[in-house]
Amino acid sequence: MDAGQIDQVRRFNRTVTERVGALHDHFLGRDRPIGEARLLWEIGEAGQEVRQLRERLGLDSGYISRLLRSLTDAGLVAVEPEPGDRRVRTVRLTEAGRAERTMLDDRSDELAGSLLRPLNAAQRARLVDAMGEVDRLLTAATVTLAAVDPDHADARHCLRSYFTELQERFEAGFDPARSLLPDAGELRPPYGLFLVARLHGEPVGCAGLKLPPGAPAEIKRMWVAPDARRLGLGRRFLSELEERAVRHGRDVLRLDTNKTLNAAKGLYEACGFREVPAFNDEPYAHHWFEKRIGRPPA
Amino acid sequence: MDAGQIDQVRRFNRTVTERVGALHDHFLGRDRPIGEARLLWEIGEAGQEVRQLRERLGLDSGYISRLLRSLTDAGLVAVEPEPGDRRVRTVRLTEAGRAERTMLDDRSDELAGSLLRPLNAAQRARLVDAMGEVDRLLTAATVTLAAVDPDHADARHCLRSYFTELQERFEAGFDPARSLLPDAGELRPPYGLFLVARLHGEPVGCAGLKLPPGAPAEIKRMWVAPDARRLGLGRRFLSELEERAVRHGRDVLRLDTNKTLNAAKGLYEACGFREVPAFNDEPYAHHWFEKRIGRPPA
DNA sequence: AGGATTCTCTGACTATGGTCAGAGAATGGA
DNA sequence: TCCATTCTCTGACCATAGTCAGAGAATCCT
Repeated sequence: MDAGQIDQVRRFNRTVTERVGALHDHFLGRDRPIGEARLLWEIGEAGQEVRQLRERLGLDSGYISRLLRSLTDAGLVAVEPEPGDRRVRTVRLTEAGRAERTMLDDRSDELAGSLLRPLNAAQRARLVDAMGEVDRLLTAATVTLAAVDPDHADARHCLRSYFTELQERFEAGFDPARSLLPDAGELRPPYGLFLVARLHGEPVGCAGLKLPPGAPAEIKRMWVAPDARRLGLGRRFLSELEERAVRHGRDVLRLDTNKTLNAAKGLYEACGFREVPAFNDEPYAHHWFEKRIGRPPA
Repeated sequence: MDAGQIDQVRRFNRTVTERVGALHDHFLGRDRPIGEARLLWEIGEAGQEVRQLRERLGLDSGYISRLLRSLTDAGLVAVEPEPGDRRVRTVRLTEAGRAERTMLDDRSDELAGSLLRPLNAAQRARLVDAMGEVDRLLTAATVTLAAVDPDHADARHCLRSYFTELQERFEAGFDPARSLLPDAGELRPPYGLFLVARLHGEPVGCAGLKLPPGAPAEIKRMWVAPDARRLGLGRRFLSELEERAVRHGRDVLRLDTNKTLNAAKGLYEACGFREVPAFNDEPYAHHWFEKRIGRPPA
């Protein structure tokens, strides 16, 4: 890694922990310990199970119990046993808690404003752009890819979202029954595999790879959650799948796509795929792509 | 302020405090309380007076005293009375302290590396660029301008640096005696004023304004420290001085500049100055500029 | 039914970060 | 010379954040 880059990152870290980090705690914890403030924030409008909170914030169960007690005593939250499983307890914000949370929200706005205020309009615009870029790339760096069974809860979640989205975007809607859908067996070893991308533990994308014996590998059901777009995740899926296809001895990688997914088309081309005649009769496909893989192009 | 901007800043704050802030403390304070680590870091190679440290870190004198004691006991620093004023004490790193600080330095590199590592080369380059931009603009937002007497220590520091730099950059060197230098009286009320820019309390730039009775206002001795360039500070000086000249009833603002300072020339033009014939016979000037101020151009 | 497991809570404890009110030494100013 | 000021240190506090080892209740599994 380039020393100049490291240096720039270090300067960034320093500036940002001084200007943002310090202020952040200061604003957030103005009249309440910041542990409590963070917890209050994390509970959210909808309420949460205690164990989820513990997981998410990475806190000791004794500690969180005490924090909740203190918030309960202050009348900000109510803790009740979950009807289904009475060992589990759920936390909800009370009216007062909601008000308090709104105040935290306002403070967060205030902090953001205080960073922008000293700048002129042009500088503000540039700062906000650059922050967006940093935000996106740091987030991109925390996304993990993992191979899972297509029946895994996270996989199913992604597939459901994928189908819903196709339905909305295709002019004539999308009926899974009419499409050449691989059944789950085709996307699990040894006939294929299925990748899920996760961000902070939540599934945010998927991609399947068919590895039919003695035939080209084929990418199916690649999807990225709207929130996780612009993170280079599509590109990452493609290169990960390509690598795995090579590892399984394939030298051609194929995929088909619908014309309404034009961003995808650009991606495939940028990643070295070229358009080829239809190699299947998927009714929903308008474009077919292929890439020779496994050794540098001659 | 634009709500979309506020939102982006908030997302940035969140991502960055999670990814950078948390890791930062984790890396820094691995085997030493982070208060001590920060102090050790801030002492620096050269040593510091205790009161400076207190000022800089904003800590209670009792607290810092205890921290220093603990570092002394660990053999990392030595505290001695300042020979000149034996109430003041200075801290230096011992050999072991220097080693410890080097380790902190390495960790900081490690942290920076851990942010870049998951990204590909193109993403890294973009992240580093964006971080540079954020860093610059956040820093720019913390610079303050203040009017001071030209004899103030900070003002003199800036002027010394300014002259040194001219000497280096002008082809034929720079001899203050030959130049049409305003004497200090011309840059203090009521005949003028002198601004100093400060970053974290350190002077990083200056600019003088002559306000000769019944004549156009004139900018003199504008300088920005090399470390503080690219922060839009020149532009800020110009608009601050313009505003003050208007407040003093002037409707024309003038300045002269040397041809080797070409960045400056571009700045003046971008700020609405236009080149005019020489209005003085400053031997070191090659270009003269003027701007009508105080009301929108007709 | 009964033991293992899961989930939360309690009590006891620790370290860190920090504040506050002087005390004591050195210095500066009248 | 003496009083006020500056600077550091000490002792006595305090709150927050967190850990650890059970205990008790509910549930799951066989």
